[in-house]
Amino acid sequence: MGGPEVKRRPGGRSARVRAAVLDATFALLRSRGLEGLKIAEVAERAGVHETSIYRRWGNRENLLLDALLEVTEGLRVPDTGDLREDLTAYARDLAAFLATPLGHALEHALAAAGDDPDAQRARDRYWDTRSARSRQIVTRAIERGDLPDTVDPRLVIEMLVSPVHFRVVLTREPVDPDMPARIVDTLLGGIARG
Amino acid sequence: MGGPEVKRRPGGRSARVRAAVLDATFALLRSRGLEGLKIAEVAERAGVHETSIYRRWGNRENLLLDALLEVTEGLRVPDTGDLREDLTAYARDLAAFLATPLGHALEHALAAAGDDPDAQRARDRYWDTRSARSRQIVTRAIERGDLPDTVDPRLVIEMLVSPVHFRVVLTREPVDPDMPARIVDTLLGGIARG
DNA sequence: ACTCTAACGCAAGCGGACTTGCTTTTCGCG
DNA sequence: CGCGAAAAGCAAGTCCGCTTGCGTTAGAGT
Repeated sequence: MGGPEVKRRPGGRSARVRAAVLDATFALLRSRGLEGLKIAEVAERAGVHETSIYRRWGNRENLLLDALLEVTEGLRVPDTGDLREDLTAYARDLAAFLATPLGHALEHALAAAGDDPDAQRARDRYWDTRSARSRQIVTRAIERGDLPDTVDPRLVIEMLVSPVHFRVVLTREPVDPDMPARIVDTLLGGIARG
Repeated sequence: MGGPEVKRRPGGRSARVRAAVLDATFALLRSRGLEGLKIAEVAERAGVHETSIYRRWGNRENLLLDALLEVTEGLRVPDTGDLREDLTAYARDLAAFLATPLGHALEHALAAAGDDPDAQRARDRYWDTRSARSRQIVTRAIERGDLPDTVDPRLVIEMLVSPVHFRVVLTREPVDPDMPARIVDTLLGGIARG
């Protein structure tokens, strides 16, 4: 994303521009909010021409996505050795982030993004760097023998994480603080018995 | 939504206009797709002035939402008396609908919609008419004694439904045909034991 | 049948996302 | 060092969502 893979070919003030634009995007995202952010302002604040932004990112959505995803990169995955604890912590962190204005913005941008290659790349990046690593929580539990190896790590994580996303993007209710724990319990114990 | 509650006050070609616009929106949604749909075209095809649309629906998103939600209204909730069967059928139907262009459009519009009263109303309508009824599947199971009354119907339904939405709006992968059944099994049996 | 007003028709225009054609700058590489 | 190409600067313009300030019309209530 963000233009052709940090092309270091001829003419390379690329990096400088990219950083400046992304910084400006963040700053304006904070002050103006998602809807109030105009790429003309971003360009001015970044000391860059509007056209440069469009040529690199293609459209507003992709820029937003690129900027927002940068936040996600540094997410740490809990690893205490206890499945319930790890899952709960992870879901709680996610819920907390999504409750943030930036979190809302990310969800919004992600859902609104189109189907062009750049957007798809952004989605993959999001999923890969955030949720795929979270899958390790389940994988490790299986390796420890805490979980039967018949469970599908991906399905488990999706069932854990998606209800939180669901409330944020769909019903748009505040996420109940103990929701993560309840989801984990339901997931672990099942509902068929007591 | 869709203007002030079907106001039947003085001057009431309201209904006619509303129907015409919604019809036109559908038609163009099918031919042009979500992105290609321009409200100017809708107005022309509906034999209505653009301003009329904006005054009634406020913006493009709300119109889309209103039109799309109409499709959802007629959803039937399975009631065979068997929980697993009902849940699976429901999830399968949902997945099938979301795989549709119209389904994609709905998700898109729903996620992209703002926070104004109209949009919130649309979200509520969506959730109320579609998912709240689906909660009855769980409620009935509890009443039959098939499920302990300690389970939270809403949470169960969300855990069932949201992974499907999740893939559609977030990772945007095709939904595996047997995914619903696997979700239901996981939900019923839990993952902690075999 | 008359009135009164919300809803529609219409023209004009604004803002901001995106495009295009062209020039100028930067910097990797020979 | 200097050449060649990708990237940035710049100007002008298009398109479409959305707004505004009117005048016009339909139809519910009396």
